[in-house]
Amino acid sequence: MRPTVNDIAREAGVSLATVDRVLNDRPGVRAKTVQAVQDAIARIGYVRDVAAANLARQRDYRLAFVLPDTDSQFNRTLLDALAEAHRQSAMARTDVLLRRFAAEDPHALAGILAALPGAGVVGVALMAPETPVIRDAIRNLRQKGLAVVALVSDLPNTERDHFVGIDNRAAGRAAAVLIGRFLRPGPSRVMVLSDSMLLRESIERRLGFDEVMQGRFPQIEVLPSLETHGQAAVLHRVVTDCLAHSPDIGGIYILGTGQRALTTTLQHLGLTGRSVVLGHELTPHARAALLSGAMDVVITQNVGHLVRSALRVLRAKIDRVPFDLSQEQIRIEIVIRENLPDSL
Amino acid sequence: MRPTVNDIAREAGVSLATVDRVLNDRPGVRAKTVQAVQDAIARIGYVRDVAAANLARQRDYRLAFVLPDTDSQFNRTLLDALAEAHRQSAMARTDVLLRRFAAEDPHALAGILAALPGAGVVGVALMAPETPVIRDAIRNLRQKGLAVVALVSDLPNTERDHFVGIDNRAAGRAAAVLIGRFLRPGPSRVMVLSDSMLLRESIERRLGFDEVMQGRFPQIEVLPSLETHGQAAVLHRVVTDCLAHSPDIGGIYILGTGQRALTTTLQHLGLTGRSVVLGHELTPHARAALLSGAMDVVITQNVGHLVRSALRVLRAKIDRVPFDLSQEQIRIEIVIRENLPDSL
DNA sequence: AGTTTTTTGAGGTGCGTACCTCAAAAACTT
DNA sequence: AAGTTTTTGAGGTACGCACCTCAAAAAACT
Repeated sequence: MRPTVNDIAREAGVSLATVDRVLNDRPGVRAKTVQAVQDAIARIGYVRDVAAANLARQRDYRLAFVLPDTDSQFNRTLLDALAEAHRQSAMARTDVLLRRFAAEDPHALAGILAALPGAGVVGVALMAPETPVIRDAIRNLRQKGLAVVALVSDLPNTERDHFVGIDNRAAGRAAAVLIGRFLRPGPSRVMVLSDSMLLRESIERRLGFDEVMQGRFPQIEVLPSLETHGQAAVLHRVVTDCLAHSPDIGGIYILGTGQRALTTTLQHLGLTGRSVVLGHELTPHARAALLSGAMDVVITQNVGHLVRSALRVLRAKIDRVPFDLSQEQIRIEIVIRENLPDSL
Repeated sequence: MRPTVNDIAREAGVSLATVDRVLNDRPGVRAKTVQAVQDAIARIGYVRDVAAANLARQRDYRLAFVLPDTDSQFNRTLLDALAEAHRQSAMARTDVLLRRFAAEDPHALAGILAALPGAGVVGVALMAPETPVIRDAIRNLRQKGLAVVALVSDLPNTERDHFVGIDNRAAGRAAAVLIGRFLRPGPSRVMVLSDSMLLRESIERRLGFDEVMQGRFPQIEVLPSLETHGQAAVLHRVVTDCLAHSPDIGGIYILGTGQRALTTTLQHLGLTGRSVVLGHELTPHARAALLSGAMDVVITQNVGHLVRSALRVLRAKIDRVPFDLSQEQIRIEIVIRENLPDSL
């Protein structure tokens, strides 16, 4: 039988009320008594029944996901996963709010964040670039007792509780190894496409990529990143240009969005399947591209895990319960046609 | 506010007792009344609060993991993951029993399974080869109302509720693509090592492997499987032999256990790093081998996910609650040095 | 010593559900 | 219509915990 609060009281020789005061940090207990209760807890191995506690507390975890309003495929799958998690969590007294902000407006974002405590939100998962304004906003949230996790894109210099996402530098290294080994031996060139080299993820992926390419595949020449600014037309132009000047491109590494634009451009040029193509994030289009052979490898993070991990971590932080770090580590998944999962 | 049982009663115009009878499949309710209650439930969108239900039920999910007593690394990490899940689930009123059976004795296994209902077990995760005796044992468990999931190794012709594990044929295909593309172009030969070609997993992996090798890499010759029977000495001998006869082995695919024996054998022969080496299951030794370059790729399933998925599915089956199939799909993970996770 | 302040105890209620009992009502029998 | 069976209702207790009140005890002050 699991020990209960009553067992603590008996073991510590105090009343239930005192145990309750200690357990819930209520004032009016002498330090000595607190210690006695905590000793008793340790002795009998009491673990709070979180389910019962939340039931009694009438607690509905009010959590918020704050995401940019970009209309990328990745964002869409993220929203899908969130909706799914939301449906599932109808059973777990969790209420998930979604807040979207204009991607280029850090002040609007700060406003949204500032409004969360007033809305009764006790935990926030945030996907946003790090700016001074955001740093302050996060500090404020933490001071008001909210749990804050960074999602997908880390906010390392803020007071966020946790980061839910992958090590993008390692992802870039993995990309380099795969392209390097898939290319036939001998000199060749690799094209790198990115939305903008200002984004933290792009920079980190590129760093990891170059690291391995220089160290392990010196015969491969990596061209400077071509920036697409998320626009299909720009991508089409720069890729066409680049291939015109250097037709011997053996590999294409697409750091960010634009997979669809890339594969259609290659198809236009009749070059599908000619180079090793590696991209990030397993979107529906990436799935199709893997199946058709238009792409060779996708490096991805499981969006469902991402969302569920964020939810678990937030709940754990709010309950002040430790969590299993190794379970919350998001894997860098390598996906080829052969290990493509059935869904998502 | 979430609707409760009381809301159902009001909405359906019946008493709480009747609602309770319907919700918990208790007898003594007219079909018409059952329908009225279910309509009310649908109308107000009631979802049972599983936490409160379990609290009231005083239910401790008594689950059993039934595993072979083999002392392989995979088994050991599985046990570790189980222990970890067990510690975590101290909070979730779940009691996990572990039963191990002599790997070669299906009757002992049947005995263990038969004893579970008497021990109050309501759910079983089973990792065992499929035999007629086991099929019967599983049918009996199901008839007694236990939930049964197959773990790692499927039992497709039994009445198990669910299979928690990967598609090994797809894993074999992925192995073939990786070895095929990592090898330099042109003819070469691949050695395949397996414990015994009688195990379902080995057969399926080999099937998938051959499928891709024949179709996509016809210039690569795949040698017949060398059986090691899980013994390091045997492996050492057959590998040494094989390499003596065909020194031009470009790739080695190790279907089952024996990674350590293989890498030490290769080291002995001074051939470390000469061929592309791919194995299954990310054991501590496989980690080390990836880091040192003694192995190139590992195809694995996340053992932590495996265990947690089995637990979630069992709980869902017992609660008669639907579960998110896509969440419970175990991924075929491709691991190279660069995306090696920090832990496990 | 008496007085004030702090600490503790005893007891209660409610969260949403399960499960029980007993009597009343309704639906079938013959 | 009277009896029998089935169905329903009203009410209670319990689960483990949070949170509340009020009085009693203990400790800290004059």
